Amino acid sequence: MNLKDFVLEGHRTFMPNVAVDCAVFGFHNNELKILLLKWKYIKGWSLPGGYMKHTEDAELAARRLLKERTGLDNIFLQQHHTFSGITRAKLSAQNLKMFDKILGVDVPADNWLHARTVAIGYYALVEYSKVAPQPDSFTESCEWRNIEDIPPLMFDHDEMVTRALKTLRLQLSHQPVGLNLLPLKFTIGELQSLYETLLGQPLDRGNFRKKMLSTGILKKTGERPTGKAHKTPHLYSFNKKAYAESFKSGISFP
Amino acid sequence: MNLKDFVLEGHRTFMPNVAVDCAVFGFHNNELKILLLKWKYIKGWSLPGGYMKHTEDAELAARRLLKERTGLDNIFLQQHHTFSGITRAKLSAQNLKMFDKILGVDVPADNWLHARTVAIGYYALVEYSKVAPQPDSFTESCEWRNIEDIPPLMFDHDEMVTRALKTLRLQLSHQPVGLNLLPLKFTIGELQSLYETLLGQPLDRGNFRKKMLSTGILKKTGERPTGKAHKTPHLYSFNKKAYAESFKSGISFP
DNA sequence: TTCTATTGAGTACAAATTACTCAATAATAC
DNA sequence: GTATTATTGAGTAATTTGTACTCAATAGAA
Repeated sequence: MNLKDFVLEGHRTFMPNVAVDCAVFGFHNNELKILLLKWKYIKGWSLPGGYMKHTEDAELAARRLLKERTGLDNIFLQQHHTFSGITRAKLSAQNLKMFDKILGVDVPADNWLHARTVAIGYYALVEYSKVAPQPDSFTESCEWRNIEDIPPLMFDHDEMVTRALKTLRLQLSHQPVGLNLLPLKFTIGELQSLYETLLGQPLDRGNFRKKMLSTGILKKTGERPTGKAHKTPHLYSFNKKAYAESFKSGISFP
Repeated sequence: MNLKDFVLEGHRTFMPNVAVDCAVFGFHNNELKILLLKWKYIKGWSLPGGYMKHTEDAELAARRLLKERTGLDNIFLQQHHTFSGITRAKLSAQNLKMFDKILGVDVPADNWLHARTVAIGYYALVEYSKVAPQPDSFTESCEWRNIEDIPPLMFDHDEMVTRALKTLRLQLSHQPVGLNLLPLKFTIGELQSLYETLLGQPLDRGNFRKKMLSTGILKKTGERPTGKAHKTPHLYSFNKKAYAESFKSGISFP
């Protein structure tokens, strides 16, 4: 669907008023990353997102959007908050002027994109190395940014990131995290580093190790990474069955 | 606004596609209660809810709706989940037929109420005795029901109740609960009973008492209830400042 | 005045958390 | 080839928290 069709005929495919926005988190080089889009004409940054199709619920829409942006299926997704501030409407109007220029036709005042939009916020956890960031026709780039180094975002997306992180940290305290963010094989040190990054505080090495091993969600692979200096740690993977059980029944951390 | 105006002209005031539904919880006679509406013509039960005005965000809409239904301002409100299942549309269509009959005019196919609706779910905690349940023009009654004795609800409202309770229980594990559900003065036994009801499990009396007093959120009033059999317990109230701090910083329970 | 259900307080034990130590190890430097 | 060194894997003592109780004090009821 090209831009003109989207603006003028999009209401046949998409539901007006309701959009989905995703905070996609990855973990690389011991740093938490987030996937951001840079828009073509207005030059702003935003989270990946879009309208829901008439045939989709919000989660399915999020999965479609994320498949397009990352190439991945079966992403870990969690709804965190729905944003409905009345100022969201004004931002839409601003964008519409832009469409007028680009399309070279007047967009009618009752166009579906003029409507105020409520955004259902999701966060996604993905394995950094498996993502192939793909911009769409509206955006000039789609890239990972360090969570500590995010440019000012459009709309209320700064608040979305804050809330997504807050919900993720809450999840961390009563459910395991890591299966979706780490590669298949990883060291306990890497897992600890992930937890430290998400919590924003250092953790005791010995105690973290003890705690994690006691949950039974880790499985020793027998392998060790090569080429690293000093003693190399064991590589672990998640015991998916035990992980799923812990996820369901809940574990407290710390 | 009467029914005819609402159906035919409501789109001028209300946003289509997006509604707000509230699970209102109260506590009375050591039982958890929920506020339900019984509809006039279709005879079904539902949670109180409604459409957002163009001038409102979701929380403001929820506060307006709850003010109308309970008479209360400044209710404790928490967003828990947004429901966007595609089957929600069909249910709306069903209702529209009903409007045709009642109004005696054909509701046009492009009427705003025909649109599929996404519902933003909130839960509210209120002091049972302060609520004066009020039906509106669509409903024949608005009443408290025991949480263990809920009739089948319309739409996906059963799932809404389940999710609201789940979120409330999660809140209980890391934030204090009670200020919004109990009267100004209460005994530690009543507070324990509230916790037991919400968690669905018995708690040790001595340990609960110790834990609660150690948080510093309780303040002894010096009074005791009269007219009860046997030794009467002390009446406590919440130290609102300490409560607010615990709410913000979080406390783990148990 | 005695009886009894309930409260407020305390205590012994178990479990979890915290703050450490230390030997084993594997790559690096010499 | 051997010594050096940063890091891992494992363990332990001290402390805190949680669990399962007991028991005297109390105030209305018998």
